[in-house]
Amino acid sequence: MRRVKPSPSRGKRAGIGAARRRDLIRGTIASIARLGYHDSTVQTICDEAGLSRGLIGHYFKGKDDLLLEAFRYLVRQLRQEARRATNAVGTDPLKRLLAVVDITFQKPIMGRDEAAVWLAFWGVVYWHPELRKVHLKVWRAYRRFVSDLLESAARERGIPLDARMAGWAFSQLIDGLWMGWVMDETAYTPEEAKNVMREWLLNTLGESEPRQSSTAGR
Amino acid sequence: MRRVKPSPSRGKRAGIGAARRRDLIRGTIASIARLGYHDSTVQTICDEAGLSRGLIGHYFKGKDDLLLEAFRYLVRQLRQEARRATNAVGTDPLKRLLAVVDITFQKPIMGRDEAAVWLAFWGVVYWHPELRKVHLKVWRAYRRFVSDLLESAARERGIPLDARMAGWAFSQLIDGLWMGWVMDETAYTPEEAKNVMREWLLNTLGESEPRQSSTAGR
Amino acid sequence: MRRVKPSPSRGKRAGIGAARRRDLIRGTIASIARLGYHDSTVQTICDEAGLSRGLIGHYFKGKDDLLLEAFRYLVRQLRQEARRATNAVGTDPLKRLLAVVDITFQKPIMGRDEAAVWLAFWGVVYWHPELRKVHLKVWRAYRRFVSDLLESAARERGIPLDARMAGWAFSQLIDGLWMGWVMDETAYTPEEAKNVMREWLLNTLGESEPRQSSTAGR
Amino acid sequence: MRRVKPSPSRGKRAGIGAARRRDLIRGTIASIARLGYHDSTVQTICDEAGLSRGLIGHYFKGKDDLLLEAFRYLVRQLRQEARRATNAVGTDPLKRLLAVVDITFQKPIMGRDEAAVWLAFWGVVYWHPELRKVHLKVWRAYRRFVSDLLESAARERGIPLDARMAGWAFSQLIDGLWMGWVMDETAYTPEEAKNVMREWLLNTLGESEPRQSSTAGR
DNA sequence: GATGAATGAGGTTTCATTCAT
DNA sequence: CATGAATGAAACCTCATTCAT
Repeated sequence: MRRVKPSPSRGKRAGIGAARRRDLIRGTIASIARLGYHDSTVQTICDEAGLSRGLIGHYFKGKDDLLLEAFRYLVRQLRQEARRATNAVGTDPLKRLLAVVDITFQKPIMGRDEAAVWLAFWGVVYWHPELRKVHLKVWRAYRRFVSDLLESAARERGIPLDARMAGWAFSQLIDGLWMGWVMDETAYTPEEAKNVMREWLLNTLGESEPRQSSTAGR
Repeated sequence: MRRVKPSPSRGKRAGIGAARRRDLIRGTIASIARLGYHDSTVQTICDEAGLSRGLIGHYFKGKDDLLLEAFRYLVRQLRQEARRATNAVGTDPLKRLLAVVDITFQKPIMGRDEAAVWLAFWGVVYWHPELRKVHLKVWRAYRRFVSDLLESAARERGIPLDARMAGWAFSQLIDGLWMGWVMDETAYTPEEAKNVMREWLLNTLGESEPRQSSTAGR
Repeated sequence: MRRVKPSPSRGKRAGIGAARRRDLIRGTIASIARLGYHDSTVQTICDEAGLSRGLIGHYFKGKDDLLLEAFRYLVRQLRQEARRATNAVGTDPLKRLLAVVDITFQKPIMGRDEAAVWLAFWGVVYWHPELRKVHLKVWRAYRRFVSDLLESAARERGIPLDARMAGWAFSQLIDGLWMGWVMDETAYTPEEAKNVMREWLLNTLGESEPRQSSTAGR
Repeated sequence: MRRVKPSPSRGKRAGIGAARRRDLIRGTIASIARLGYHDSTVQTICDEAGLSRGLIGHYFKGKDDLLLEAFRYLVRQLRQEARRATNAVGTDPLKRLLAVVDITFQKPIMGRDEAAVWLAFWGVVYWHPELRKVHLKVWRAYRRFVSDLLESAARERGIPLDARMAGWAFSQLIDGLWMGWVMDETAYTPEEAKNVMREWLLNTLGESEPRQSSTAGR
């Protein structure tokens, strides 16, 4: 059955093409999750995707291009997830920050395997200009987003706050907790990591009284 | 001129072995710093070390063994550095924690290149049982060390503190800040990262009044 | 023009694999024939096969596997040749033994080059468990086959014969003559070797009168 | 203590040199016995000899030269052994032939390991001009020696005999039996091999009556 | 004379890519 | 479009040889 969209045949083609591209990208992520960045080959990627080895050349410029696209895919997914979660809780800055915390320590971001894939890419970013560019763009936006929310929340409460500094603390604490858990899942649970973040947030925003763990205030 | 030492030639010989091993290990780190984990080959490593390709087999089981030993070398160096810095400031827990902060954001740990090498290894640890073992051992000891100091500091001040939780926060905040800086040195300076840590420490230990940056308390 | 066969392409494909395996096996034998076991490299083998170096990995586990398969190929070929030749002369034991003699000292078994390849493998068998296993299996069957024929022939003629001992003599005399000729083709001709065998057979089976060479009986 | 021979210092040197050369040659044979021709390296050879790796260059042109000398050593040893054994039994041709049989299937020729070394060399002879030259020289002399004895023995007994043919049969039967035992020591014992040879000799020289096994004559 | 550290050529193998089918 | 056969570059490693000590 033909689609009603313009350029139907091309649309169909593009659709198949997009599907294959997505299969390969997901295969890439699955392969890295299983074997690591270093030991993922075109073969292991195509195996995971259930496709033949030669197909990669039809949809990507080569392996490097595919890896880059896979990273872009992860980034896009993360951003969508974050946007959806923050939008769902309304406009209150604190609630939005807590939503960020929640999705960070929840699947699918916090599926151990997929999380490890992020770490694998981070181990390469420093030397890989294209990956680096993608990473920097997203992470800078992310820190600005967090800073803005923290500033709003502080202003609402009449609390003086160095938003830049607080933004660094929030973003790097959350990244650090996330990374620490990926590298040693026995150190603390995702739930405990969330509590650390909530604690920090409430503490920073002067709502330290109703603490929820034993870390009593003052 | 004869040496007086017993069996000088043997002593010299034995020293050569250790020296070459160290040369190769440093070559490995230099190569990873320059090219990354993925693109470091036996050739690039030996080039950095100024030695010939075949020599690797004399001192290590192979490339994998060399990489593992290089990681062990980094870990050993870090531990020594940390020990020296903390011992230098005496026994006061807070001072020791501040010393940890200081050395973390200072050379040589925070030489951009060497720091990136750490990140490169972390991108592999998840899939590499031997590296993983080394990493886990050190990082668990590190978190325990931090927890103990925080607990002592809190007890001294009569502050109730969940030392486990606070330990996670401290260790992962410092790691997160460190990592964030490696991946984007324009986001904040090492000095600013130090301030974030100091802020967190003073805040957590109830000494928030004499804040040193603009982040005024309450 | 379409083929009528089911899934022609698959049939073709499957055939290609077997053909390339055979090419590589023949290349191996040709390379050993030309350069010896020691100096046959993946390069020389693939050169002989007219294929590129990397192809070996598609069809065999590696060089060792290819060498083993090449030996198996030789063994299989020898057995087929022997079976065909012995079956062609009917069931008379003596005729069958003479047929074995004939094919042993005839092409293709006795092509100087291919024969040398056998010797090359024999120089390795002692230390190579897998080659050894193949060799032992075939040679034990061969000696039993010869013993059985000798026993039958002796029984038909009413001659008492230690078939085991006679089997050893026959098999090792034929092997020894064959090997001696490979190592020095000027010592005697294949035809002369055949005569030695025929002489031994007739002598052993009591038909020494009508001797065909000058080695007169008694 | 100095030797009385002329050129004492040179003699001493030469003596040490000769000893080292012999050590290396024996190490070569031991290494081939243990690992085979293919897997014997300068390292394994010097390990067996209990000497350092670099020493090989002092006494031989290189590894190839050492291998050649090791083969010459084996050949020389075999010849000495054979000469001694045949001379010990006097001048009777049959006795001398029986002596050859005896020493062939006895240590040290028939030590399984040393025997395998012979086979290893034979696996190379075809492609190695220098080894080949040595081999041909010895084996041709050996066949002539056997032929001459067989001819004498036959003449003494008044038996017409094609000595060339008989020589081939004798030499190749003995080689074949010897090789067969090296490659499969379970097929028959050295003693049984000797019996096969004795049987052949007595049979060929018309003294078949007093047969010692069940292989009745005629 | 003896050692073993160092070299670099060359072997096997893996792998991204191309291309005929 | 899809396949996987084929290629050849490049990686790791081994090893014979050289040479300073």
